Amino acid sequence: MSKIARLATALQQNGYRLTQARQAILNALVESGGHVSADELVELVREEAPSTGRMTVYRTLDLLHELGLVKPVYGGTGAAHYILMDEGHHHHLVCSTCDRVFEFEECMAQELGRQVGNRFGFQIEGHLLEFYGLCADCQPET
Amino acid sequence: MSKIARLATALQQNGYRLTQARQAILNALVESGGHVSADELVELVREEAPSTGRMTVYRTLDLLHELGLVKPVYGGTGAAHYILMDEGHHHHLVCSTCDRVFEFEECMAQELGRQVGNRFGFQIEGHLLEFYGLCADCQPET
DNA sequence: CATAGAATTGATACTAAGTATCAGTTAACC
DNA sequence: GGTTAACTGATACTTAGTATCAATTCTATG
Repeated sequence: MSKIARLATALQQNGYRLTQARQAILNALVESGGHVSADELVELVREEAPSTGRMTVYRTLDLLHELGLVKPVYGGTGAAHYILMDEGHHHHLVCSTCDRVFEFEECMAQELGRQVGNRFGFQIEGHLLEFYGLCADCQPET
Repeated sequence: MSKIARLATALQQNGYRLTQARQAILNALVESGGHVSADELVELVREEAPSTGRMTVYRTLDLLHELGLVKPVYGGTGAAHYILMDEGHHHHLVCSTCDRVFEFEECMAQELGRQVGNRFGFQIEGHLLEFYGLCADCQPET
């Protein structure tokens, strides 16, 4: 099942309609790779469905956030960026200098999540792990 | 050395002055526990130093962010919240329903950081690990 | 101690991200 | 096809964050 389909069914299974506007938003979101601000996403969506309103995009992102499928992260550059959490977790390397974001897959947080979850009586659904530092291009010459 | 002192010396060692305004901001930030929005922090600072301007607080937070001592996180509730990263890392449990934030200390991300850092040629300075889910109070009754 | 120079401050004004509202539209169910 | 409830998008608005600049404070130096 594609990412788009997974998001779509998640919406429907939670009692939300899969309208054309929402379909277009999901497409644009997944195509973009999932590192866009809300207003950037509006532009992308309008390439496919020009009449789409700004509010609809904001509302859909809210919906996806409520369902834990998307997560807004604030990079310090004005608008929040939304990242896809369709697998429940996400991992970043963020360069403090140039603000570029690299993704990686490995993760050993599941086990820690279980432990900490138990201690706090917390039912864990997903996580975000971000490392900050200097990317290869931004390190001082040696 | 206290948290406040550590932040203060970090500023000075990077060539910034430790002015009264900045001192008051550091105090308020640490006292607050480090989970405040910029404008909330302005209010707190003004209890101690009433003439402090909004811009000064924003600028100081920017400075601390540049030095990697503070990190803005976007919770979806309007303003970014600034968290203290004075140890280089920070760990949260965030409830998706009531938005409360719990902290914990354990962390096994250092080792993973080393591995991933090597692979990307990335020089890692700190990290943030956030788990999302339902806190004890917000789980459906069993 | 006086002064020059640079960093810092805060008032004001501004831009842009995000929210509220509401009449009109669309989808689902019969 | 018709009814109802969910959804949409235009508009107006609030609030977070930024830019600017004259006034102030700090530091260093003679």
